[in-house]
Amino acid sequence: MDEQGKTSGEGWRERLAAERRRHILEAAARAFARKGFAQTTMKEIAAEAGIAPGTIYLYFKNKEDLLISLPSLIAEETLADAMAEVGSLQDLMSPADLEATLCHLIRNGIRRMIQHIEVFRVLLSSVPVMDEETREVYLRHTPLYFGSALGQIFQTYVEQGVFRDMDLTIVARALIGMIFFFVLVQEVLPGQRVMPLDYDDVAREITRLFLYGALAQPDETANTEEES
Amino acid sequence: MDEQGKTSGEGWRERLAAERRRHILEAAARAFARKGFAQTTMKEIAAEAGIAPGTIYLYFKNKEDLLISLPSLIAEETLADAMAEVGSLQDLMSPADLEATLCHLIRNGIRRMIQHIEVFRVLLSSVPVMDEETREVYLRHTPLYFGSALGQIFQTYVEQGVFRDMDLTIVARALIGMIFFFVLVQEVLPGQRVMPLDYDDVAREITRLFLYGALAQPDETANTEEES
Amino acid sequence: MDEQGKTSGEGWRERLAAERRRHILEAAARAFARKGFAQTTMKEIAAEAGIAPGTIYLYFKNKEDLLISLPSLIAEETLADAMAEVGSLQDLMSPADLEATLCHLIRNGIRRMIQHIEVFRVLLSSVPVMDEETREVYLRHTPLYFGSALGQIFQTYVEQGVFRDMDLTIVARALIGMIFFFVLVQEVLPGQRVMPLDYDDVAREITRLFLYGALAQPDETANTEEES
Amino acid sequence: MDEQGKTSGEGWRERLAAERRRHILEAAARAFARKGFAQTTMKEIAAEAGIAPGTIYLYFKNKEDLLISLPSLIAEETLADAMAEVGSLQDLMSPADLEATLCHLIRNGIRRMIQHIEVFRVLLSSVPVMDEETREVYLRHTPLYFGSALGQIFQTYVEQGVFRDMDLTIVARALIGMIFFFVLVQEVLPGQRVMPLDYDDVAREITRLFLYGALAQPDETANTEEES
DNA sequence: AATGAATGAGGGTTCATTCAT
DNA sequence: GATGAATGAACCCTCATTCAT
Repeated sequence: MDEQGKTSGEGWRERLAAERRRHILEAAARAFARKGFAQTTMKEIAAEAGIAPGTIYLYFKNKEDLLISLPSLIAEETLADAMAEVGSLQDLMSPADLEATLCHLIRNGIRRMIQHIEVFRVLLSSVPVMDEETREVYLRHTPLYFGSALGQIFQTYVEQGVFRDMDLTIVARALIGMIFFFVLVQEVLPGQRVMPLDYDDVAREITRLFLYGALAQPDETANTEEES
Repeated sequence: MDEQGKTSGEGWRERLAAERRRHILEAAARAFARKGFAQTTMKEIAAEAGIAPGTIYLYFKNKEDLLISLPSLIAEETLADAMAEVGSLQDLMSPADLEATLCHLIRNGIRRMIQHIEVFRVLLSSVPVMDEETREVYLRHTPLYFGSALGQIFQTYVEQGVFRDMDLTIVARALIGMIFFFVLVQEVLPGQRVMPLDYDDVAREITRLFLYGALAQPDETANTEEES
Repeated sequence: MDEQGKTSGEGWRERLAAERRRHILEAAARAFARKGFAQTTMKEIAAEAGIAPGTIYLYFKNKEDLLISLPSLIAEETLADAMAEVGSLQDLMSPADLEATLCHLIRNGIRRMIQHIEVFRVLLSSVPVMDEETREVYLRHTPLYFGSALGQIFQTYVEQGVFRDMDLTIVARALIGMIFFFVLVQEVLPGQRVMPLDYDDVAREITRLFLYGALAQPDETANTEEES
Repeated sequence: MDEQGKTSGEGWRERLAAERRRHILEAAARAFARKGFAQTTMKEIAAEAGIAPGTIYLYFKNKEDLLISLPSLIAEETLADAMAEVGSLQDLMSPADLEATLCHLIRNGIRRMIQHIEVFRVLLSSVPVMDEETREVYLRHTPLYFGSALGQIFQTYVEQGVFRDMDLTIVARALIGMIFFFVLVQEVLPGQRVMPLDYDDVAREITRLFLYGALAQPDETANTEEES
């Protein structure tokens, strides 16, 4: 019992420390997102977290460690969810199902990026400057990361004749690029005069563009007009 | 003659100063692209330019002025060329011509971005941190800027029945996003294990994806297979 | 009790900070007095105070803040004392008392200036360069400041017939000028070959020169009034 | 003739150079007076003189040389005139003559100081910071310098019984101090709310204050001698 | 564990001085 | 002689990091 008590006590300790760590990291994410990594001082982060500057160093080695640790804010769970959703594309051979599922996937992807928009922002301005190793860690938490998984699934579509024959590496990355760019323009470059678009519309249009392309199909024209 | 001599002498002075300025700015672009704006010291820029630190201040007010002036490295001419190319899409109603022209446009767009990849990099990591005004200047030198022009041209396509009915703002931006993302992944996040792709392939695939979409068309399947 | 403890603890903190601040300010005064404001580096001040350069900025906004804060080294108390002494001149109608009191006043004035000679030196070399606002603060801690008070007291002397009729603004300032100049010559322009004079002698001679010059002469009163 | 021509040609050269030098020095004096020595840049001085910064170094060794050379702006003639005027006090035994001459002397002294107020200003803020040698040069061009001459003349007055017995070093310096202080307050500490006084009034009052304080009183002579 | 005062290395910037033209 | 672009040493100041409390 004594030992249990200790253990549970220490578990409590650890949990508290983990919470504290996360609390600081979230404060840092907000601060970095606001002014950029280099422009943010440890004092500001401390103030944002409501603690003393020195305390940060009890949980993080140094300022860069905060940056490196940021991706951990995006729970593994989130990444797993996203990957699972990508997996749900498997075995959908009917275009109608495909469109619905893909649209849903894109919508959720956008939602997740916006949910972690602060990390995303910091990522964007920091990644070009990072060393190889850190960058790798960062990119694992990025939509970019899902490219190969998407490509593999599309491969089955091609094999089944649902998709035409094409370079799937390129096509998968193109799809991600579209999604990425919308979030980039609207959420990361804020306050500009670009008219903000509704993400449901965006998801729907991207889905169609990807699936059907832009050209009018002689036999589809009627349908398209009926739909809209 | 005396006056002419004087004038040409002063013109020579001015031209020299402009060259010097450009020389320093290019050095700054390289340095910023390497380590990021905040991480680059004036000393480093001076060394890169082969001059003394103090000399920079004869041509630029301060470090930030270097950043703000970077877009001027991309000559107005370049932007005009790009816009002219976009204009060349006008009145191309045959899908075949459209495909060729669009592919060419995309290839040239990518080439231009890579040509100014250093500015592009700095842009990406600095824009989120910039104040409103500077950001606006920066974005004018960005592919993003061509979105509305593209959209307007696509509008005529829709009206002519070449394109199906769709939200052209979204679609135009999606196209740019695809292009943007490829350059981002391959040129701005350097040294990663993502397999580099040939930009001619990329341009071709993007063009097709955009024009035809991903789904196999019953009547096109044969053609597609013949082509590849 | 807990709260009391806290309060006294914080009071201790504050007192320590105030002491630190004063310590730095005194070091700055010595350094400035030695080499002048512009010629003194923050490093030198830090060395004089026995701290690191950065520490100064915990207590003062910048170098100029040190200069502006210098007058606070002369305690309000000192100024109040001086003013009180000036007040003690009131209601002394007998020339003998007047001489004794004035001499005492002058001696104390000189003593006070010498006591704060470093501030005085910095003042002299910095005031001509200061902006309006700062200069005003500085001059309030200056003998110049007592001119009007002296003038008012002398006014009563004139009214009582102790002093002859004269321009009291001028006369009061003249008295202060004499005192000021002695300190200037001997303490602010140091190391010159001007023979240093004993300040007791100086005070006595100034007192006499002023009094015999200011006192109404029984047989001259009429003439003076006729003249004016 | 050839040699003469050369000589006169060189003399012309020299005179031109001397004029140029004086021109620069006057520009420096204005600039220093405006912002203080340390706050003034060589570029500003050059602009004030209407020449290029490098040109200054053809006439002066460095910035400090400008400061050291400033007193030469006050022509020896001026100093000689002032000294001659002091000499005119000699042998004036009648109080009435004395008053008129002294008042005239004081008025001229004030006028001369104001005439060279820029040098005077620079002097005041620079002298405390100067090295021994330079300071000596500066002080030679200062009212302070006339103290001993005044003292010697007053000595004859005492011997003749015109002045009472007193410490003439102190008294002479006191007189100079009064004059100095008025100019200091009104001309060197500009823009303050001290009411500006008319210098004729000032000269008159100072003269009277000094004379009535210094003159021997028939009935007091004995007492004075007893005291000393 | 938490604090926050102290540190001091390093950055951006200025400006007296030089020297090729 | 005159110029003014170039220099680079030196300054003020910031801020990541430490450590005594």
